[in-house]
Order: sequence, then structure tokens, then C-alpha cells
Amino acid sequence: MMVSTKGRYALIVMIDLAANQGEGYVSLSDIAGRQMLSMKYLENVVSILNKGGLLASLRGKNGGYRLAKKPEEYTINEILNLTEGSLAPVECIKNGDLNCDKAASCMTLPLWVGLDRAIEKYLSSVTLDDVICGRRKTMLGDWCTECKE
Amino acid sequence: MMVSTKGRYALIVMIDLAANQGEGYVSLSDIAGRQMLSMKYLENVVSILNKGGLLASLRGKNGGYRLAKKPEEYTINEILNLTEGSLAPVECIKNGDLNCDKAASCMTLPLWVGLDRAIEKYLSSVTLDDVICGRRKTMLGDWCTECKE
DNA sequence: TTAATTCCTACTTTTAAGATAGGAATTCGG
DNA sequence: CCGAATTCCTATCTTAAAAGTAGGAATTAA
Repeated sequence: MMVSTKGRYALIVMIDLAANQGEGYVSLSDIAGRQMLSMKYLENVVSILNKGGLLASLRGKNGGYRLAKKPEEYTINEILNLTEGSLAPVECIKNGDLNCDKAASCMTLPLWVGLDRAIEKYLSSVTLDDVICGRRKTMLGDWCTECKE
Repeated sequence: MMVSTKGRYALIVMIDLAANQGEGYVSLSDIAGRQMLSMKYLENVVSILNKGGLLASLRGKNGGYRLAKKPEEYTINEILNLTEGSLAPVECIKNGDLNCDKAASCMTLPLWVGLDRAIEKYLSSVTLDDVICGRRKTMLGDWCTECKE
């Protein structure tokens, strides 16, 4: 499985915030309650989002989190890349640099680079707002033809 | 990391076979020796390829493995899907069926389905022969512009 | 001042990946 | 027929990563 709970929960939190934030901040216990997830575990996830600048936070009573920008300004790629660390399909292309000594002669490397790009291209083409609205614009055309049935 | 050693080693074995098989069969110890991999571990990987019909095998002395068809007739998708079990980015779309009770109301599901398709589309566009020849035809155009430099 | 919250560090548990081991079954060549 | 080389099968061990928990310090609003 390529996307762990960290990335999936992060997306859920972002969606929940978009739906439930008004002018103020939304507390983690509210989100955890609504989404039926462990608040303690969400703390870990949200901390990554917050440090990465995707969220704004307020400590203390009535504190909580809110989106740092508008839903249409987040790509899914930036959310998942941040929380997962990297979405690279294999170790050797993790940091952009090809950190493998056999890279020059590796027959499979171009394949992994191509796959990495295909993934990035797709995830960069979808915004948080697209997901929330169930919008279906991507390079593949409809991204969920099942939903039409 | 999305592709485990199983899938990566499987690819390496397929490439090695394409390069080294003549009329006869190639033994695992030969492949393991050339590729500097544990033969015992390769046994597990190759067993999947063999059961899946991607390889033909001959037991006993002078036995070994060979490709069941021509390199250009394998897509990378079929090799990786078989050895990895599934390349689905998340659990809930693993078997084509959406085996999650919240599927109907899940906002992120279409995203995962779309991602799954983007991956499948890319990996189906590349054949084993493409990888061996370093050929660069895919939906993304060149799949390794780095290689040109 | 108190209650609610984020924030930080560390730990535990669980699961999957990666790797190894031993031996049965098969096949070829002498 | 025999022995060496091999696939094939099942079971096990090891290691690393994911998933989840715990406790308490720092902060803030009412």
C-alpha cells in the first residue's frame, strides 16, 4: 500500500476543516469526534501539516486549527508529499537525487522516474477543493466513472 | 515505498532472463550470482512469476527458467501487479471491488481510483522490452529526460 | 485561576517486508 | 541405476516501519 494512514488521515483532516471552519479555529477533539479517529494519533499527523505550513494553529482555550489558504489552492500532491515524506515508488529516487551507486547502469531507473512523474502529475492536477466538490477534472478525464452509475 | 523488493527483484529477473536465455533454461543460481542477490530469496519471488504463468520452468539437472513469451509482450503492469499482489494506492480499492462500507459517502475514494488508474495507465504503457532497450515512449513523452544529459 | 487546548518527546504494539532453512520431488547425464 | 543439480514447497526467523498510546509542558481565553 502506497499511501499510509498518515496521508489518508491528513486528507480527512483537511476536508473536515474546509467543511467546518468558519472564522475561528477547529479543535482536534472536534475533528477526531466527527471522523471517529483517535485524537492522540491525529495529533501526530496534524503536527506535520502544521509545521509544513499547510495549517494555521492557535494554542490554548478555544484554540485549534484552520486551513492556511483556500481549498482550491492546495494540490493533493503537496498534502500527501508532506505527510508521507515522499511518494517515490522506490527508495533510490526519494530525494530527487539518485542516491544509488548503480544508477548509471540501472535499467529500471528510468521506469521508476517515469512512474514517479505520472503519479506527481496526477496528484498535482487535483486540488483539495476538487475532492470536496466531487469534481472530476483530471488528465484522465473523469476520475471516477463509477460514481456516474 | 510503493514497490517492494519482490516487484523490483522480479523485474531484474525478467530482464536477466531476456538478456541471458538462449534456447535452454537459466538456473536461479546463475541469476542470483550475476545480480548479486540471495538465491533463496529469489526462489520466493520467482515462484510467484512462475505460478502466474509469466515464466516457464524445468526441474532437475540443467533445469531453470525462461520467459514464457517475448519481452515486448509483457507490460510492466502485469509483472508488478502479479508480484506485488496489487499496486492499489490504498486498501479499499485493492480487489477492484470497493470493500469499504463507507465507500458510498467517501469523499476521497474517487481520488484513489483516479490515482490507481494513472499508475496502471503508465505501467501498462511500458513493456519489458522498452525497459531493456532503454526506449522512451510513454504517455509522458520521454520517461527519463535525465538520461539525455 | 481554571479549563481547554496545542505542542513535544518518548514509548509500546502490531504488522509487513525481507530473508533464511531444510528437505521433498524431479530430471539429466553418465 | 545413481548422483548431482535443480525446482518446488512449507515453515520459520529477523528486522524495520506503521500505527497507536501516554504523560506532561506551554499557552490562551474567559
